[in-house]
Amino acid sequence: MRLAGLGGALIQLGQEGQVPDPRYRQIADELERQITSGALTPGVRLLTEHELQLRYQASRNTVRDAVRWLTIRGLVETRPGQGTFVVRPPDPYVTTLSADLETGLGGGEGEAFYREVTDQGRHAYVPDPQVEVTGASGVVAAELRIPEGTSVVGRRLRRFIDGAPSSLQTTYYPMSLVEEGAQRLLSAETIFPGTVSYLRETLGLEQARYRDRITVRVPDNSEMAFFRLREEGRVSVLETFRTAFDSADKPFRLTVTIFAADRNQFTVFTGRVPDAARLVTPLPTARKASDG
Amino acid sequence: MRLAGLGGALIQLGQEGQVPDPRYRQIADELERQITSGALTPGVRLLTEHELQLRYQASRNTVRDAVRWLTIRGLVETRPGQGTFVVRPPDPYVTTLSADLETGLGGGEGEAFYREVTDQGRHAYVPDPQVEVTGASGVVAAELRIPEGTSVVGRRLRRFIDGAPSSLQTTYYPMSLVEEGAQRLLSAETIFPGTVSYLRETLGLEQARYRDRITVRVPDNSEMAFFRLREEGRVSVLETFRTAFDSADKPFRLTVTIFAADRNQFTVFTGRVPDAARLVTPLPTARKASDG
DNA sequence: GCAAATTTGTTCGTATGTATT
DNA sequence: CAATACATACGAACAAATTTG
Repeated sequence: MRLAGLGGALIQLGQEGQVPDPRYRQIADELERQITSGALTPGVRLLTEHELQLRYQASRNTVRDAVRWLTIRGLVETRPGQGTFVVRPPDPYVTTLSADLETGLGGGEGEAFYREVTDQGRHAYVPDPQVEVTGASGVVAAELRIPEGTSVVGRRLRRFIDGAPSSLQTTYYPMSLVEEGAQRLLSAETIFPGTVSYLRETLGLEQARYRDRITVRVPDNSEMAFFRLREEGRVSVLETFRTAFDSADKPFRLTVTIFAADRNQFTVFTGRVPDAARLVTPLPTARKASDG
Repeated sequence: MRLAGLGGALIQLGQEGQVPDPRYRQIADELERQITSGALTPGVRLLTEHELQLRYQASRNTVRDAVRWLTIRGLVETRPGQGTFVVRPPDPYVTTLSADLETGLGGGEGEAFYREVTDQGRHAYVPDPQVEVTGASGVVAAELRIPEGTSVVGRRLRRFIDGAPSSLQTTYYPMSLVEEGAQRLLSAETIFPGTVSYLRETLGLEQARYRDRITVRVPDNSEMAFFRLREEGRVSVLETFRTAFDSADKPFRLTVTIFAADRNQFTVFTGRVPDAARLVTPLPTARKASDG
């Protein structure tokens, strides 16, 4: 059995041979209580490691283990030279995945993106895309139903909301669309009002339907850098793969969007949805209290 | 630039005042290369901490920091007394969020759930629900548009696929539905073929539309226990809030489903979708190679 | 602008506990 | 029961980032 020392420290008596939680967890739990109870509010600095050491009569490494536990769970973040701070959850932005009634476009598509951001009273910034021609790789080839290595145009967008990096979007089109006349797909400039309209006007290509696939995963290094995520790995990314089909049910584009999971939420409408019901406010980001 | 040193140790020369990566990161990167390159395949055991210590001429703590880095990123997992193993990603199960053509029901709803699981060649197990009557709390009250504290029935399901815990689902109904005649909502047994049909037959309640809201967050303790997640915090949960409305556009239920993000994917269909296009195979779970 | 103080980050060494083989 | 392997905990020293004087 483990006993904490005297002097305001935590004591946990093991009952009946029960193994008590390790010391760093006791400290972490105590700090978590202070955060969830509101005694420590977002943005405030915690005690320094040295102060926590004295407070809990533990070694610095044990205190650091406790802080790491909280960091991984997204409750606090450490800043070298400054201290440890209670995380201030970002204001979530809500993307609608189902189609817009008027345009038939999904949220996140160029035109719809600006309007949806503005409707939520926020500011969108999307620099001109990076355009690249490559050979289709695994998922791209499979979704577009073209042989591996077939040339595709990739248009990559970095999207910011209220100045914060929000999502990364790359759309792949078969090069055949360019050859059939849609040369502007190769231009490294934003296509107004959007590529869907452009393809309809240029090639008569109708977007009859699309299918989204959604996964959640750990960000890679480039994504951690773009989203400015701390290196302790608390935030995941949500990735959507949108394959759009024409009226002949042939896929003509694949849009891959990567969202930082701490600042994005999503909505899907199904069935007869009145217009008035479409504006959605974010869910509260309060931590779950249930912990049994 | 990185140079392999003598005796297999890693050495990194800082160029022009560049700060080299810390030692534990160098070791982690080296191990990650071995994993992503396929030299270490899922399920195999890594060298023990002691062996890594000798291999990289680093202290045990430094080696453990490297392993922790990989653990947080979901590449490896440690098992006390056994060793450190390359993670074997679970076979993802795909849930369709948009409505089923025939039933008008969304994936994850009782009836649709079994069929969708079977269609993917897998086995579903859902024990009888736990039923509870409580006062409506924040989100529940808001979504059902009832005052806080109004009585609601909560029906909680634990769902397993191929024996592995897959998702936790709780559906909240206003008690007024029970008072109007839907007494079986209080029964702690599965309602066949499903509560949506039951409410239609009993009360004439039509599910005209629904709205899903999706967020990603860190699992709480009870979720970590149910999904059997390791305590190092790599896996997030994806949470959906489905509010269903009747033909008068009044919300009559809220279904909250929590999915372990490492074993679940999602699909949304939009537009005129042929039946044949509805069966979706999971996306590959290969790690992203791009790391710039 | 610079030096000192403060705070977190990295690395080492060591000892002991717990889980599994 | 013994051996092996990871988990927890302590102490110490120096490095890097930031703030303060």
